[in-house]
Order: sequence, then C-alpha cells, then structure tokens
Amino acid sequence: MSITIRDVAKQLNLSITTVSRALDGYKDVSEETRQRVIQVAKEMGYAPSRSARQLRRQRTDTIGYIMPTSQPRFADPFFSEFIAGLGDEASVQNFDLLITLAPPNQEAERVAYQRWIQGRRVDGIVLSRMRQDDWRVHYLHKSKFPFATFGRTNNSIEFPYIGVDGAYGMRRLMMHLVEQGHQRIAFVSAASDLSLQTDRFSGYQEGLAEAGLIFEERFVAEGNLTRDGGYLAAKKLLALHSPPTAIIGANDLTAIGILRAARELGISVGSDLAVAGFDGIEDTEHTVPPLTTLNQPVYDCARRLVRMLTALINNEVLEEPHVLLVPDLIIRDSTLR
Amino acid sequence: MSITIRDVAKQLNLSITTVSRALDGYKDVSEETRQRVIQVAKEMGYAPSRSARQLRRQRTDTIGYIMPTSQPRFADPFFSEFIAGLGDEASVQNFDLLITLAPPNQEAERVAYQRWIQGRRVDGIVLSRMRQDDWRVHYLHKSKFPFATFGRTNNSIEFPYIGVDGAYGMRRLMMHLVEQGHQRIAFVSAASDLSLQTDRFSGYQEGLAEAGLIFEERFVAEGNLTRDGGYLAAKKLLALHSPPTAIIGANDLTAIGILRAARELGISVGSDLAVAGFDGIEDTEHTVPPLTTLNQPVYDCARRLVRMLTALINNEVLEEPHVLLVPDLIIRDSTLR
DNA sequence: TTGTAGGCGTTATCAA
DNA sequence: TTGATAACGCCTACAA
Repeated sequence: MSITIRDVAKQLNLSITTVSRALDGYKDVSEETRQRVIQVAKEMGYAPSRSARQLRRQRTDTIGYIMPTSQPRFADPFFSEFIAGLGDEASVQNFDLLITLAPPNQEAERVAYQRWIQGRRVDGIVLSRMRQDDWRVHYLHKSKFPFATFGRTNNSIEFPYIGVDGAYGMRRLMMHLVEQGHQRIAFVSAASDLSLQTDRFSGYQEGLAEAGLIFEERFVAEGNLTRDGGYLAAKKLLALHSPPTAIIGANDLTAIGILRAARELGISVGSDLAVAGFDGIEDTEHTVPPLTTLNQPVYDCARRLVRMLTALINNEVLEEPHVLLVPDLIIRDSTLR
Repeated sequence: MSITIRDVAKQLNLSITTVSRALDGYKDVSEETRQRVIQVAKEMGYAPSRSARQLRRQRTDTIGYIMPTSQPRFADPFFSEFIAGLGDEASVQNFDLLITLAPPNQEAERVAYQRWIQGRRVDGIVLSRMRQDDWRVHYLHKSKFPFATFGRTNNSIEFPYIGVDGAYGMRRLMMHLVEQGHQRIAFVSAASDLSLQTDRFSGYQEGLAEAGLIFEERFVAEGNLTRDGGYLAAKKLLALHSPPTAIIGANDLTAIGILRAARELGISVGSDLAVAGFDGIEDTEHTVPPLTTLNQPVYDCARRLVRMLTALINNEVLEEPHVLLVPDLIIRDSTLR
C-alpha cells in the first residue's frame, strides 16, 4: 500500500488537515510548517490519491475522446494529429486524456458514451467527425454534460465548436481547377451522414455552378475516407466514357487512393489528370506527384478545443464559443499541368 | 447531482448493500430481488460512480500509455496503430486507456510517469520505444508497478515484453539486397540510445559480415525516425563519391524520406538505388515505387500487450511473459531492379 | 495557525 | 437472504 496523507501527518506530528492545506497552498499555514510539510512529503514520496480526490471534489480532471473508427487498423494521420493536440493541451491544463475507440453509429458507441458519462468518468468530452443530426450532441446536451466539437452539425442546439469551412475551401479549389482548364471534375465522397461530406460536397456543387458547369451525377463516386475507398472509386470514374480530367477526394487519404488508381492505369497525374484532397496531412508532401490539398490546422484546433472544454468545465464564459476557420489551399504538382 | 446507489435503494425500500450486490452479480441475492433492482436501476439511469468504486477497491481499471514523442505533429502511423490496438483490447478487458505525450528522456517525462504512478492513476502501464538501460524500467520495477513493454532493453531486470527481432529481420533484408547484387549498402540510423537502433543496426552489420562485405563508417548516416531525417541523411549519403547503391532506413518513415531525396536527385529507385524500411506501415504500399519493408504486427502486439498487462494486474501468472516475434520481409519494387 | 469531524459513493465485513 | 456499519483517502466547514 502506498503512502497516504495520514502517514505524512503522523511522521510530522501534524493533523492531516494541516498537511493537506500546506500542500494545496492555502495561506493559513505558517511558512515554516509548510516548508517542513513539503520537505517530508517529498522525502516520503507522497502524492495524493487521485480517486480519493476525485470522489471528494466530484471531478476527475479528465477529458475524454472516443475515436469514431471502424477498422481496427485505423490509419488516418488525422487522428494522430488530433490526439497529439488533445494530449498536449490537456497536459498544459492539468487534465488527463482518456481515450477509447468505437465504431460510429453503432450500439457500442452509445454504450461507450453512456459508461463515461453516467459513471462520471470524465469531466468533459471532445467530439469529432460530426454527423448530421448527431445523436451524441442530443445526448450530451440532454445530459447537461460539457462538450466541444471539431466540426459543426445541423442540430438546433447551442454548443461550442471549431469548424472548418469546407464549402469555402472546395469553392477555392474548384476555381483553381477551372483555371487550369478543367471542365469535367469528379468528386469522391464520404459517408453521406457526415457533416464534412455535406459541407465539402456543397462547395463542390457551388464551385461547379460558379464556373457555369453542370453537375453530373455520374461524376460522383462513393468513397469512405480511406485510401482503398479512393482507389476503387477512382477506378470507376476513370472507366467512364469521356472520364473526368480532375478528381477531388473528400479527404487526403481518398486522394492518395486516387493517385494510385491513376498510376495503375498509366495516367499521368498533373498533366492528364488533376487530383486534390482535403486535410493537409503530412503524407501529401511526399506523394508522387505532391498532392494539392486544403490544409486545416488539426493540431491547433485540437488544442483550442481542449481549452474551450476546460473553460466550460470550470464554468468560465467562453469568449468565442464558435470558431469557423478557413482551410488553406496548398497547390502542388498534382493539379498543375 | 446524479443518481447514487442510495437513491436506488430508497426507491426500492432496500438497503444499499443489497442493491450493490444485486448489481454486481453476487449469488446471495434472491433472483426476484435482483430482477427488481436491475430493472429500477436501469429506469433511474443509475451507474456506479467510478471514483467511489476506485477508491474503495483500490484500483482504477485503467491502463496508461505515455507516447514518447517530441514533435507536436507526431505523424508516425506506428503510434496510431499501436494506440488502436491498446484501445481495442482495453475495451475488451473492461479497462480504460489513459494517454498522454511526453518527450523522451526529459524531465517532463519523468514527471508524467510519477504523477500517474504515485497518484495511483492507472493500474498498469505500457511502454514502447524502449531505450538501452531504460530509466522507466528501473523506476517501474522499483515501484513494483505492473508494466509490459513493446521492445526489449538491456536492463538486467525481469519483466514481460513483446519484442520483434530486428537483427534477424535486417539480416534477411541484407541477404536480399546482396542477392540483388548490391555491395555498397548504407544505413540511416535512429537515436543511438534506442533499443531498436542497436537491434536493427547490429543486424545490418551482421548481414554485411555474412556477405563478406566490410563495414564502412561513411555509409552510416544519422536519422531520427522521421521523413525529414531520412531525407537529409540520404542527401549526404548520395553525395559521397562512389555512393551506396542501396540504403536502408531504420524505419519506414526514414525510408520514405530517402525515396524523396532520390527522386529529387533524379535517381531511379529500384534500378539505380534500392531502398528499404522497417515497420510495415500502410503508406509503404502507396509510395512510388512501393517500398520493401520488414513488417511487424503492431496492432496485434498492442492487443497482446494489454492482455499481458491486465493478467499481471489481476495477479495471474503469464504463461508466456517474453515473446519474440520475427518480422516479415515484404519485398516490393523499391529493391527490385 | 492548527485540529476535529463529516462526508464524497462505493464495496466488504459481519451480524441478524 | 438481507441490513447496519466501517472503511477507502481526501478536502473543508467549523471549532479551538
């Protein structure tokens, strides 16, 4: 059994109260006593028990994140970066980060959230990969549980979020492609219930309209945000008669799959086919050719989300509860002739 | 404030003892009572407080993992896969997974471990990226704290681990390269205190010896397990007079950087220069050309580590405390003429 | 400035 | 089969 505050108190011939207060920096402890306490506590290797403190203070100093991922070998670097941001900022705020995985929209996901919330396992939760009419938002809101999200939804509920304007980004990208002389531009989509899909896809459509091009159903292929999804979708698109001369992936992983399909078909990306993605993951710098993408500052967003969330937990007023960022169009060889 | 066991007991006109036992599946509760309790508890949305339970049972049902990473934008897919494995298996074992990041070998790392261990924040810890004479092993062992590691060390301490035989893998790879006719084979290393460096590098040297080639200092360049590290190191190596015809990266990311350097210099990988990595991350299938690598089953290792660790926590005897796997040589175009 | 005592919500021991 | 009660280790009115 490890050292408790009692052991320290006994050693010092003081009450546990005094020890507790000395350690927590209360001012009603004589400086001399405080020094002795700190000294001895350190010598004895005392650290307060988190569970006891949690029970007493009714908070866990922990935030939770449930990765919405289905494949066991999730490999989207997006998540690595997101988690890095959450972890770093959590440390700064003296919070721990609890993580688990759950496949989106399945019973297991609901169970995971309930466990944490009803068991008061965490003080707040970060959500990502938002869905249209997201049940998580309903649930957390109804439970009056602090949360902040990466991405917006169409729920008619007020909550803090950081969003990236995918529609705007896509319009910018479309302009660029049109400038490059493209007329037949295809889109490889994500699952239709994802907010990012709605958002980015609408930008694609608006971009077409702005350029005076007509939307063609056959130029939309369904992907799933993975390389393989992009690969398969691109194969279909490139097999069309009068195929597209440009293909946009809903994210970078999709675009990387598209690159591969093109390579297999002997199509030269850049000159014969333009390819672009969305996210700005590091891999895009290293593909052949390097990939044009819409960069979003995932790491920074994650950190900022944690700051918003901890503020919320501490009942502070958020000075900016809704942040809408604009993605950065990074033009590389994959869309240059 | 949320529903406690007291509320449920009051509602049922039972003692909290009975409620607790009914819910925890003790057999000394009449079946009828149990059903009523479960029913009502569910209706009231009761879930036991984790902190209270933790305090009482003196365990947290949580395992911890501290990612040894320095760059904020850590992007090694190795970690994604590792975390996915930890998270999945933790769920299965009914454990939570606590995560934080800390730069290796710095004060912050020490503090992070101490916080969790002294505060009894987690029941056990998983380590990765082991170092030679790893202080973490010393510390955890001295603290009698359950842990299991991915990778071996040279500490003279007994502890459970899963290792991958990098030396063996590298020898296999060297044989392959020699068969392809390479005589001048270079190596881009990792930080020298890492066990994987010692391990893989010794395989490289043994491979040279087995092929009757002499080791040349100038063919070793220092990397740091990142793409950029590999890129810079390769630039140096390829600028040598009579440069290497094959370059091995200490990991896949390094190898991807090497590919890039070659591309910039107009060197054709495969025919003019062989490149290979280690890890088997998914990206290696998608590089140009696809990358030869030594694959290790990171996801499965992570899951298995969690199983070992939870067994350890439950004071079970491990039937196989030391696992040494052999990496799988995947030959792709990057090492074929 | 220090100490006493109650309680956070459980689980476990013991008695009824 | 059930219930009263005592911890688990900490924090914090309140009292001294």
